[in-house]
Amino acid sequence: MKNVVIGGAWPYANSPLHIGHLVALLPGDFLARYHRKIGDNVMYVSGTDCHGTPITLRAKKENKSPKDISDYYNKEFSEAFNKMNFSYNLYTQTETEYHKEKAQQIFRKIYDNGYIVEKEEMQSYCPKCGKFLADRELVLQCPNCGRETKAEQCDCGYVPTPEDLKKARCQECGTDVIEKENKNLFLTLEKLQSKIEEYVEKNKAQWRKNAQNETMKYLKQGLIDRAVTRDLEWGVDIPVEGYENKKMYVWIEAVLGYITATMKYCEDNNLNWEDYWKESNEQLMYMVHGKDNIIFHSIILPALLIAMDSNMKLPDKMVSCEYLNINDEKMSKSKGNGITMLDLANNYNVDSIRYYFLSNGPEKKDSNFTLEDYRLVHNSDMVNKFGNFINRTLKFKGLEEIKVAKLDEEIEKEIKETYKKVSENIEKLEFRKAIEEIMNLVEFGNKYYDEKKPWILFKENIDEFYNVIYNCTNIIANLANLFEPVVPEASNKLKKYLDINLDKWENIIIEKNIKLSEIEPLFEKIK
RNA sequence: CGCGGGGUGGAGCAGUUGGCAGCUCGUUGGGCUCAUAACCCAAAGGUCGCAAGUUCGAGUCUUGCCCCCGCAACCA
Repeated sequence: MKNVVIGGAWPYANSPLHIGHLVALLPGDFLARYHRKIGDNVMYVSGTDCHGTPITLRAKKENKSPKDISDYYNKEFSEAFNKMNFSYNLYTQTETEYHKEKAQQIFRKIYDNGYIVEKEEMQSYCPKCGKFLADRELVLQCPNCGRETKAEQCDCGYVPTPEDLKKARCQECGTDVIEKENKNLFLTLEKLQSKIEEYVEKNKAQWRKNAQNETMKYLKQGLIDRAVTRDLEWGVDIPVEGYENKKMYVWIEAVLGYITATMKYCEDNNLNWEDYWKESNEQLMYMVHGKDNIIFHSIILPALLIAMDSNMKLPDKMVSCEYLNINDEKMSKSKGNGITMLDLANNYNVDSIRYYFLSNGPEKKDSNFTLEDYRLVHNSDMVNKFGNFINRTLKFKGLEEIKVAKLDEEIEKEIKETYKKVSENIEKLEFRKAIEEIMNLVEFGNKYYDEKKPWILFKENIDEFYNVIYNCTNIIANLANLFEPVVPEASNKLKKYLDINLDKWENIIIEKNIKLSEIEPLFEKIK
């Protein structure tokens, strides 16, 4: 039995959750359910990332408070995750007193340890607004295409240089910015580089390939100290004298959220958070996110944990996914082609959505989503194969009771093999293959059924008929168990129909007769 | 010469250490009638982006080229 931490990336409270978030985060729930089933103590945490520049800018624009905006999205995110059956131990947010206080304590500890230091730098300053500006608060004329552009990257693809930014204007008031000396606190990544390298070398073999590549790229270039304070009014206060009017860089407090959320959950449930976050033997830690989040989990978070100098546990596995396109296009707000998680959950079958994204997720390269593709997978895999195997067994015309008979050795072997193969693939973070193995058992069941021809046995050899139905029912019971991390609602229905427990990762054998009544189809076909 | 990922039958993808090119969907033909016309069997369909090289043998290794897509640190 291990203590397993699963950190789902914290979605940013600036726009609704869409299928890109879903496909990146779903593996976390899959892992959480799997690890609970094999008997581990799971700490699956996440929350809404509430702070940062985009939210303040937006609040100003809409004449609301930043808190109004983050509250709105936090509520929506919670609802979306609930509907998709995410089984977080705790889904919280960064805008809580608890998180802010704990994050400050950790920040202060790192400061006291000498890994957060003060530096002065020239930075863009708006004389009219009287404040320092982040790059995304600047506008300028693109030297490449001549159009007005944001300072981060122009629509033409050009990335403005620091030189270009000297000619920028304040986005808010249009005043030309000036360069002014600014004091900030920096995380000393340069000083931490060798320890981070050591950590990465030790663990990267169990990371997704993209996480390895992305991380090695930064390490090879050499890490650069990163500013961890921002000139903002919205965020977590800096617990250092002289920084009263600055806030914490969001990425710092957001990744610390994994720890603060664990602390909170443990405090409320009489557990000890240190069992999960202090280095000891029987532990495992996953970080689950999209590829744009990689370095924050593979470099920044480990850097903070190392800098705490308190024997902190570092993440073992990086489950970083590639991107999901929609109809062969990149998801983008301007194209308006995004599909939100809530839309999907409200209009389609949540189980088959989960199945679709887990079995077709962009694990190794970008993949494409179309509703038509989803429809085909739903109808073929969930309705025709899985659902139909259940119906043709449990809703056999004239069948009223499943009678305990003898389990074929061949069947038992196939079931046990499936458990083993699924586990092996999950360990390798090959979720698509793991699910394919379960689907193979469904196909095995359908073939067995066809070979045995119970519809003939029903008329000619009733004992053998009951035997075949019993064997098929055992396959179904185990499919319910194997599939629970993927399609929890369908599994729960089967659990009730067959009166079985699904709390262990092992071959379930039906040991008592089952009276059948009111068996409903698990999935409806999508026209 | 910034860094990285990818280009495999109509579609979506697998192909680990080089050894007869696989899977699902779709298509075509057959079987079955328990089941939501679902299920089972069989067949057709690919010069593995292009070109050259290494090798007895290359989807897999090397080189060059052509396309698509990410990243480029203070955007979360």
